[in-house]
Amino acid sequence: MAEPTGLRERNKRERRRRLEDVALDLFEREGFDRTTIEQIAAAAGIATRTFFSYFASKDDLVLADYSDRLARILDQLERRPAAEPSWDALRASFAAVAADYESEAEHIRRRFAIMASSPSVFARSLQLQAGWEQALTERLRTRLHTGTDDPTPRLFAATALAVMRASLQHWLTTPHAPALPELVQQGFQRLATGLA
Amino acid sequence: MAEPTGLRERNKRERRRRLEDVALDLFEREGFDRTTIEQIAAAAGIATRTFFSYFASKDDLVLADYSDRLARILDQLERRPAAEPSWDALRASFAAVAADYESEAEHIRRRFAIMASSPSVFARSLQLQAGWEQALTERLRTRLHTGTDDPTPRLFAATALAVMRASLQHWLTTPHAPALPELVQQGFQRLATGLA
DNA sequence: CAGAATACGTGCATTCAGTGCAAAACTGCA
DNA sequence: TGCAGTTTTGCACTGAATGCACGTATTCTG
Repeated sequence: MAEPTGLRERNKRERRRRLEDVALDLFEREGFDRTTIEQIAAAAGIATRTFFSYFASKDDLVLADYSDRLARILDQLERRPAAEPSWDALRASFAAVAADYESEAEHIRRRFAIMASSPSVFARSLQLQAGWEQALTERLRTRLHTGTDDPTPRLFAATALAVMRASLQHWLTTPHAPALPELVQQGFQRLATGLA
Repeated sequence: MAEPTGLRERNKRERRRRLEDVALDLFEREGFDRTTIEQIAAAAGIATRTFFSYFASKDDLVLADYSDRLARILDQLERRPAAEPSWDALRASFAAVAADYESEAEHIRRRFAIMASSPSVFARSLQLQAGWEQALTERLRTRLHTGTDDPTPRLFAATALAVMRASLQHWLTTPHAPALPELVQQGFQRLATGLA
């Protein structure tokens, strides 16, 4: 559990990474739609069929590390004091995660470019985010000690993610944009104080 | 332009509607995934190939009337006084649209059930909503007289849609939930005043 | 109302994603 | 070295979606 252990694990990890590298390269050169899984597999030196034991779909390959992000958000939220107002806790958590994004800017930009050019990948990313919303909602529900009849947890989760998404979009598409954590903070602030 | 005119148009409309009816029925009875386009076409009395001249995909069939909703939102927004604060205008617009939803409850519930059971339809709906977000953002930008360097329009558009989505979700999944327009109003209010 | 122009439905072939299954290859360990 | 468990791989198959060409129904023009 601590060390990567055997050669088997190591190989698997390596292949997975290579698949990702090779595929991203092909996507950028040929376009996502014009790249077939057969080509990717061939370029990575594995059988076509094997591709699917590493990634469930072509879309998922692009978004391979997406699930980590949810974990980071929940993790940050866990560290906030229980007495802190939820909205403040969310703001702090998302700002912290935004800092992560900032430090991986190149990685993010690469995927974002593919997403922007490929509707199915984009749709898939939204779907994953909806999963985050659900998880966040549940977490907030326990935090607020409310039942499913209280709309607040979902409202907060949905809104917080909307702020994050809007900030990210702005940050990625606007030249000379402020740093992402700042955008996120401002976004949360904006909603919490005055709306014009 | 005023009247439906020719027989051609009439037939097309009728076929489209029949496809929708027949398909929804099949989806509910057999499940979305287990229903093939071939079956739908056969049940509607057309050739398989012809299906695709009516709907671009199986997903789109379920969400056929989705684009109207964006039009309604923008339309409502258009009617708000230009001097009104944007957030208030959004709240009023979405509340009005929520009333539409309320009156079509059965229609909505039917599609929602399919969405909930079929990831691809759900993903598609999110994708369409992202399109709304873009349109709303642009509309708000002109309303606020700002350029693309101001994150506000996108922030407001994304947040407003999040409130709408969260309210809808709550309304559809919670027994004895308040009316949708009320939920929406409260959601907007909640964000504009105090966040706990 | 006849015949030309056009739009629409349809069949066919094809590409490609994704899945199930069973055999073969490989790894880790005794 | 040989055994047990896992992974890779090939093969066959389903089903969505697209391109193309042909025939038929509709609309327009005179």
